[in-house]
Amino acid sequence: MSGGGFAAAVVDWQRREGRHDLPWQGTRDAYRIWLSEVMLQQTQVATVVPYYQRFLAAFPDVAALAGAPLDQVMRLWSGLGYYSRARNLHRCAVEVVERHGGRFPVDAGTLETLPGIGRSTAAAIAVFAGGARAAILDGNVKRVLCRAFGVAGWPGERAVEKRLWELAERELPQAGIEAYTQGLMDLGATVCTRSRPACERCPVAGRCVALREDSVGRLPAPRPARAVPLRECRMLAIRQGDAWLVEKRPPSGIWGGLWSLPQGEIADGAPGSAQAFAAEVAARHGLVITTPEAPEAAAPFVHAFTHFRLRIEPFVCRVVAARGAAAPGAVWLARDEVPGAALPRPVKRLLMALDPIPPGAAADTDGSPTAA
DNA sequence: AACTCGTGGAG
DNA sequence: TCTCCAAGAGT
Repeated sequence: MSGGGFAAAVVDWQRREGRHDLPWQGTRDAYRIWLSEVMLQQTQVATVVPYYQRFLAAFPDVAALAGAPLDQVMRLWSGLGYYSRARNLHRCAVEVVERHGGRFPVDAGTLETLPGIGRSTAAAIAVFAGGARAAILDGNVKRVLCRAFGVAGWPGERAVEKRLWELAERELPQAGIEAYTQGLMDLGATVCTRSRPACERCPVAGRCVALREDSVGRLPAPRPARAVPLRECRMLAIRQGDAWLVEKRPPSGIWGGLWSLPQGEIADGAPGSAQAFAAEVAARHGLVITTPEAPEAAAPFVHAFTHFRLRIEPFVCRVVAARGAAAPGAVWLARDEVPGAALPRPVKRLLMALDPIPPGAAADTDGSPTAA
């Protein structure tokens, strides 16, 4: 009694109750589908939509994206997070142009060799752009499968994920792959939700192991809790006239490839003073700057990401004299460039919130560096 | 094989 | 406020 039926119910439900009007639906253009799938990695639909539309307007096809400077891609991506996706997106576009003559591949095997496309994303593109019979496994599908088939354990665990991939492959229908694939995601997003699932509206409730065993609320098993380390750092907002000094961050790591304020970690146990950090940054860039008497006066600014809670202490400095240009990898960003620059969203907001020209400070900073 | 990478929403 | 995690991939 268990074999078959699951997929058929999902397909039928998707056609009646699923989502059909998302911006990347209703096309077989592999470029558009790829773009949406990459943006949707670990990112919710509502967040992606405006980014997707801006990208499509700026880069109507792969060639346009491949030909664009990386910095423009980073700029359009800024605020979306996981910035290695943006770098891989650009690399992938270049490879499609150079190795595939500008025609996006649609078979999962080839797709998976491209940067930023893993097993699940490759399958999704192959399904929606090529009608292939392939299994996806994202957060929605994991949750649906865990509950429907009573899979215990945390899905992040290797053995559990392996079991889920096997299930995903096994339940694949022979026909109606697009509706089935979309249906699994729609089910997870609108019915089989993480909290307060609507089992009364679920097309597979009759065969759901978790519902039968009253364990819907416990599946999938949550990630094992672990201590959250705290990393403290300072951010130095150096103003020269109406421009802020920003540094390009290394390509990998947090905020990789983006521009940010000079940042310094505060060593455990021996936090250097704000003034000492300011002096260090000033020396690096050949600047003479002043710091407020009390850096704590600046509003604290907290940013949290993945496992670390990063407490950022910003404080504002003022350039008194520049002995030369800023060090390589740094630029002065005019205030009206802040909104469109390739900055992490928290930094962008911080710069927008900081008063560019405090009252009574106009006399010695007119924007032109003073030779020493 | 665990760990890293962002941001925002929900509870 | 704090936890958990979302259309995962790369290392």
